[in-house]
Amino acid sequence: MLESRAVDDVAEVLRHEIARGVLAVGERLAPERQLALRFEVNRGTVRAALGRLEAEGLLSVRQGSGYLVRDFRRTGSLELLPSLVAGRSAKERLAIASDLLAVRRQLAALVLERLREVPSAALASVRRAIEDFELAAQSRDVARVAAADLDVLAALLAVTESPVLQLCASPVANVLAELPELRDAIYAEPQTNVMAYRALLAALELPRTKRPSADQLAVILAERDRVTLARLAER
Amino acid sequence: MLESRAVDDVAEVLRHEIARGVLAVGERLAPERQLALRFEVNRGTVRAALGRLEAEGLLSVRQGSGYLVRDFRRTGSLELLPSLVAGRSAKERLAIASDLLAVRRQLAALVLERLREVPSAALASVRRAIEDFELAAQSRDVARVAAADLDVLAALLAVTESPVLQLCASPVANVLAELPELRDAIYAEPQTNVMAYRALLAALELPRTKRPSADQLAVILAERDRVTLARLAER
DNA sequence: TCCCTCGATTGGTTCGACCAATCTGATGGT
DNA sequence: ACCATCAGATTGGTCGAACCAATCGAGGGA
Repeated sequence: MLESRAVDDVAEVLRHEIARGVLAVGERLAPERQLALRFEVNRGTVRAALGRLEAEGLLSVRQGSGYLVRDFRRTGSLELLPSLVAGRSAKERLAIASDLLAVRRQLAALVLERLREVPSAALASVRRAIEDFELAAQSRDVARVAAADLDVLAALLAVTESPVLQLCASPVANVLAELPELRDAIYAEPQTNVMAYRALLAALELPRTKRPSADQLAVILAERDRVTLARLAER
Repeated sequence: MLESRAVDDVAEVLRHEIARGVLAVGERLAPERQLALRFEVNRGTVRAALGRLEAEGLLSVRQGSGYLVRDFRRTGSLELLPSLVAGRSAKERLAIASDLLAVRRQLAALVLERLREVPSAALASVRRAIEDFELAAQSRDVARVAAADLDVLAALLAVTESPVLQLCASPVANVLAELPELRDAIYAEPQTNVMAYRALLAALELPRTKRPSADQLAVILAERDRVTLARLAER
């Protein structure tokens, strides 16, 4: 199986402690040599883990002084949402899922704005990705469906040619796949997603002047998320 | 001065090469030992740099096989936008700035939606942050103004109590401060920002039933960004 | 032709040492 | 009593070498 590396284990534990507040903001971390004893790994391994957390914005470090816990709400990114979700109440997890889908819709609105201006021919790659998604949707393998959905998003984002939209949307999409509860709710009935994509594609392949407004397109995605949240709430 | 660490230098060079496409997606990186020779540092230092890039989603690694360049458009995040901006044409940089501000507005819309439902008393911390921002705005020190603006955002996000909004909005705000060109354009006339914040705060401190709609509030931010982009375009 | 095996390659971890920045507390002067 | 200063301890940063573990690939055998 996927034997995780020692460095990942150490980083995971510390990340979790920061996310849960066991290590308060501004607090000093134990020295590297001490952490090495605690986790029973070499100091170099501890350093690798701490380096990752620093890159994630969870720690700051000064030579001779030590590591300080930063305020992840100001310097963190979505990557650590999974650690943040662990141990929260069902109600809180539902609120998080709702917010996450809302953010996705807001970003999708920008993407759709741009796609409305693109010649239909440029959507060939999107059509292919959606057709692959339809195939995957029949497999009932949630992981495979989720992967195919990421491919659809990548195709859509590629057409926008906007690095900003790509770099903003990708983390949102990727974190969805790392929240099993939410991911299962999204793909519990993949046909819902297939229908939404078909509707979007049909609208965007119309002649440019006849395409629905961005608001009208957004309705399709809003309905999809509404279904997902209802499914999530009734558990 | 700020003597950067060797590990940061190595990571920066490799990050830049990936962002610029010198290292193509799917390509294998040179082995660690070889990179150590190239950069004239220890292999452990190279490993630390590669570990950061892996955490940033730029590389994948398999023991015995090596490092592969991932598609940062799918697995990266906003952190690497600065590397992506370097070397682009003025026109492209303007499009990036425009997109970035558009994303910020979309996220701000969600934040304002929630703030409209919050009792005025909860906005005391926001008022304090805005007053500090007004003081900083008089200093004409762009870095200080930008820092105070981040404090305002943090206060706004804290009121929402939404970890998702916090983790989504922070990277956007932080990357703005790392793009000098855009940052200078935003704060060239700080009074513009002060006026916008005052208007927002006044609107949100009204009795809940008398507050303007989220759309009306969004207009204030849109106007602010319009000014910024005009300033950026005329250079 | 296919498959297996074994050596070479490459990342993962450990150990030990030393350098550099910082912190702390004792010292000594005012 | 207060404070500046300095030396030693603490702590992160880098280095070098060694060995383990997963993978790859060329050569040989069925």
